[in-house]
Amino acid sequence: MTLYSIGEFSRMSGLTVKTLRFYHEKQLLTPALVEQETGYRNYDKSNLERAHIIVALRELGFALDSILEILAECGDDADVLIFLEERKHQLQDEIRERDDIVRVLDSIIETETNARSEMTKTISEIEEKVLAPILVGGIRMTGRYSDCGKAFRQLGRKLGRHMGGKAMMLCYDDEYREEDADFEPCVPLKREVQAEGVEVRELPGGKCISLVHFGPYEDFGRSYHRLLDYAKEREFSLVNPSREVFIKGPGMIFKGNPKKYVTELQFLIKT
Amino acid sequence: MTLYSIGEFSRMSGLTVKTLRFYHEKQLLTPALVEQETGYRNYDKSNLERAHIIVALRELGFALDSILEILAECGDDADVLIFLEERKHQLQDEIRERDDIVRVLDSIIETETNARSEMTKTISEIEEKVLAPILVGGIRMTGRYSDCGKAFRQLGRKLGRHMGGKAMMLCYDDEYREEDADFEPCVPLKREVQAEGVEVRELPGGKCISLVHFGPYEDFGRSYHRLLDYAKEREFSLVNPSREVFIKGPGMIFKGNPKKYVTELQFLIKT
DNA sequence: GCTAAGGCCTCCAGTAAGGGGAGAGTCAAG
DNA sequence: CTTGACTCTCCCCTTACTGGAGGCCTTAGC
Repeated sequence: MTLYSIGEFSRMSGLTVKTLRFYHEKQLLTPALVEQETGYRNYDKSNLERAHIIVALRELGFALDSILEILAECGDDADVLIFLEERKHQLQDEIRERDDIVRVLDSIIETETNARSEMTKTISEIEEKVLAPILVGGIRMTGRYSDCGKAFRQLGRKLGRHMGGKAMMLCYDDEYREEDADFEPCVPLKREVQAEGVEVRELPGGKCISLVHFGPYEDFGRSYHRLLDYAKEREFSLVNPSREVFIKGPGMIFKGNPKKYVTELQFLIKT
Repeated sequence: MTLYSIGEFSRMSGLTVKTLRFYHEKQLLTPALVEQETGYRNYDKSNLERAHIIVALRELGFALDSILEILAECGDDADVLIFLEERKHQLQDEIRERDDIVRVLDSIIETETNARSEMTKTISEIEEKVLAPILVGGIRMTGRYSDCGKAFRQLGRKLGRHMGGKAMMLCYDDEYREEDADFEPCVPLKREVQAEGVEVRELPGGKCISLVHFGPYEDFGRSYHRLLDYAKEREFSLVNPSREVFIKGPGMIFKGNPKKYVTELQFLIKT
């Protein structure tokens, strides 16, 4: 039987010399002959066959340990079936994981891209427009506005992949309240879902007045004032709750700079 | 400003103590205060904020190096956009890779599962049946039958994901030839594809006689003999080339045991 | 006979993101 | 003063190798 030096065998098998030495150490591929004196490794045809199997399994992404196990237990593709099924499930899990991340990335990217285009309108004018009805899931609560973070996180966890669109807050108070405000963080949904502790329903559409507010939430007062004045002038009767749509707020990752926040304030008009 | 011990901060941030120490070393998250004497780490609110960002980025699968870079360059989700896009492409590549492997796994699994059910029929009887036309890609060659391996590997590389069904060989010789046999390894295709060096065409369907052969290829002689006798008895006129469908041959991974090979020999009948 | 070039060997260090544990110092309560 | 909880540093382990240093052996060229 012809023998090949490690260099020759490397070229034949497509494995590097380093890798071959490593596989020898791991008992994954033991050379047919190791010269006593020099320690030189010599490989033969059967080594090559085994090397091909190893390469094939490696390309399927098996760990070396698994390959070792497979080589020990299997002599035929049929015997590998169980391992293949297992590996397939592993891969499908990995794909699912990555798919989920991509979805999250997409939603962040979309939000930021929208916000960017919104930012170009620097002057904020009051607009009259018509809102479409919208399906949302919300958590109504009493307390400080700044406590809404928890609610949004909870919405994120419970509704996850069903969310679609910008988060918003419904404000039920007629006057400004610091400590015991009555409000409802909510997110638009792509489809009807049930989730514990979350009220899912359709918000009515209709004619509304809207104002885009640039800057921190503490400054909402002035923008609300402008909206109310505008409504009074035209004798519009406004419908509770008002809506605050977070075009750009604290990001999913960074808190960002409140001066750069963009929020659209909306009031439906009673007709 | 309140300070927290590493244990408290660990509970607050959801990062293990080990991880916090590691991030300190990597300068990813430097405690607000390190006591000179004891070396105790003390964290503050701003550390917590940074920790939240790190966790968020880590959940998106960013490497710590990238996180470090992002933290250095970005102060806002908008700044991260480029990184997010990049990460998304990475993920999509990873998904594609895994999808490809899953497809390969599926084809191996399918082949072996089919072979297994075929194996249960132990007696091989000559059958008359009707073949549907089938789209194939093939590489016609002259030489030894045993040289077909290269051709199949080439078909695998060039047609990859378009293949669907069991590989087969078309034999154009009227008599047995050792050295200069004329044959064509080919694979069924799901759709019309073009590939250099590969002839893609539809094999005609029609009535045929078929015999399932169990065992090594060297024993084909007897099975062919049985088919030819059967045809002569019934005065069937057979059409060249004959087809050898590899129900179970050398696996994609293991060469397997030739005694377990299963091949279906088919001859179309001239009508 | 000497040197240079390959080819081969072993051993060590490093990768990413920490986990596990040893041995020693620190802190607060009983 | 002791005990138990907490913290520190340092080292080794993981995967599947890669890179490099230093050394042995053979052959070709001068």
